Formats: sequence, structure tokens, C-alpha cells
Amino acid sequence: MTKIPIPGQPVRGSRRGAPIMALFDLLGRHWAMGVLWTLSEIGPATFRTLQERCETISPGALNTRLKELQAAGFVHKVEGGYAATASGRRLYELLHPLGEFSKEWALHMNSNDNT
Amino acid sequence: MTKIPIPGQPVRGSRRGAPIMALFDLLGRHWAMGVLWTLSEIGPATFRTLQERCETISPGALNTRLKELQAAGFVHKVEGGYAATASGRRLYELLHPLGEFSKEWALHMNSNDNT
DNA sequence: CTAAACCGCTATAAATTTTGTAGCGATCCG
DNA sequence: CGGATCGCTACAAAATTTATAGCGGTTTAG
Repeated sequence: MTKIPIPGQPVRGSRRGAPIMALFDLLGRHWAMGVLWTLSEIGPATFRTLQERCETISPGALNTRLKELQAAGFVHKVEGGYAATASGRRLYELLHPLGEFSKEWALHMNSNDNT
Repeated sequence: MTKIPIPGQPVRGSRRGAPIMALFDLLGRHWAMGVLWTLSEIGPATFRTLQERCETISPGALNTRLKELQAAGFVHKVEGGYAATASGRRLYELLHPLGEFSKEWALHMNSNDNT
């Protein structure tokens, strides 16, 4: 079905499967970070809730991403739907600073200086 | 040509263009983070060098990504090719911890415990 | 000057991924 | 028994990505 990138095996960006490139291969798919982010912010959520929160994701895409994130160990099923695993929460925390960064970036984009 | 996500305008994950979702829309495209990462690690590089370092990227993809990253203000042209802007370096720094994380993750993936 | 060797990048077609929409089978009320 | 959810599958259309060839320009060597 979906092919999930495994560190140590050829991935996008590294024929030898450099971990960072394997991770980028996984996260660099449409919606991957958005799903993890949303799931982390709202806590355990059902498939449909997640779908609504992501506003425009299609069920097929959501399902594919969820499977990949589960295979990677960042998400798992719990009572009440899906939730981030410890590892997933850790990843979310590392991604978290991007929230602030993105706001500054938004300012740049809507004016046009260069810092 | 390529449509780059603008915060404040509909993007994947947010009809109202939440900055973080706009950023994810941009970075969540095949190769986007890999290119920024590679460029940041090797410093200013020519198109062809970048292409080699990315190992398996096609020139079309590289060119598209470079244009997007430039439009977003993360990359610009310099003597000697392309380089990360101040903003791009900042983003790279935020992404940097993922390097370590990915190594731990690689261990998880190749054994199978759960931390 | 000529030719080989790069360079940035475009062209194009095939392959893959993502979207959008419909809806099935299962549960859970009342 | 309806009616309202739910998780998720089906599937075709649209969009993105890949792979490969190669053009026109510049540099280097002879």
C-alpha cells in the first residue's frame, strides 16, 4: 500500500537511508506534520474529529497518513480514537517552535522586508 | 507555475491560512526540508552540486523547490549559487534538533521497543 | 579559434500521490 | 425498527513528482 521510509534503507534524499532524510521523507508528505500537530494539540481524537480539524483533508489522505505515522511509531490508537505516542509527542515538541517562527514569517510575507 | 502557500490565504490545513499550516504546506512538499537542510549544511552551492548532494532529486523538482523556498524568503541566490537567507538559517536551526531525534528514531525502527 | 567540459535549467512524458465524493457496514441511541 | 453517528474503503479526476534528454551559455585547454 503505502511505502513508509525506513532509516537504513533508500529514502528520498539518501540512498543509504540517513535517519534525517528518512524522517524528512516521512514528514515531507502532504499533511503529515499537520496531522501530527493537530493531533497533539487537541489530544486523543476520533478519525472524524481529526478530519474536521484538518479542515480540508480527504479521508483517504488522512487514513494513509495515519497509517504511516503509526508505522513510524508517532501515533497509535487509543480508546477514543488516535493519539500521539511518547515519541510522537517528543517530535511535536521539537516541531513546536515552528509555531512562533511561522508567525514571524507570516509578517515577513505580508510586508516585505528581509531579516 | 508553482503555487506557494501564503499565510492568511487558504492553505492545506487551514482555510484561513494559519501561519503554521502555511509553513507546513510549504515544507511538507517532497524535498523541501531536505533541500533546505542540505543547503544549510554545505553552505552556498551551485544548482548541480545541490543536485548531487540530494542524491536522487530530479532537476525539475529541485528547481521547483528552490523557487518556492526563494519565494518564501528562506533561500536566495548568491555568488556561487544558492544559499540560505537569515530567515532560512533560522528555520534550519529550528529543524536542527530533528537530526538527533531522527537517530534515536532510527534505533527504534530497527529494534522495536517504545520509549 | 575550436572543442570539450561544465553550468543552470527547461521540456516532456510516465509514474505516483493527493483530492473529492459517495457510501458501506458497524455501532449506538430512542 | 429507524436515524445518527463512526471508521474507513472505493475510485476516478487532478495535481505532483520522477526520470531522462538536452539546449544555450560560459569557461578552459590546446
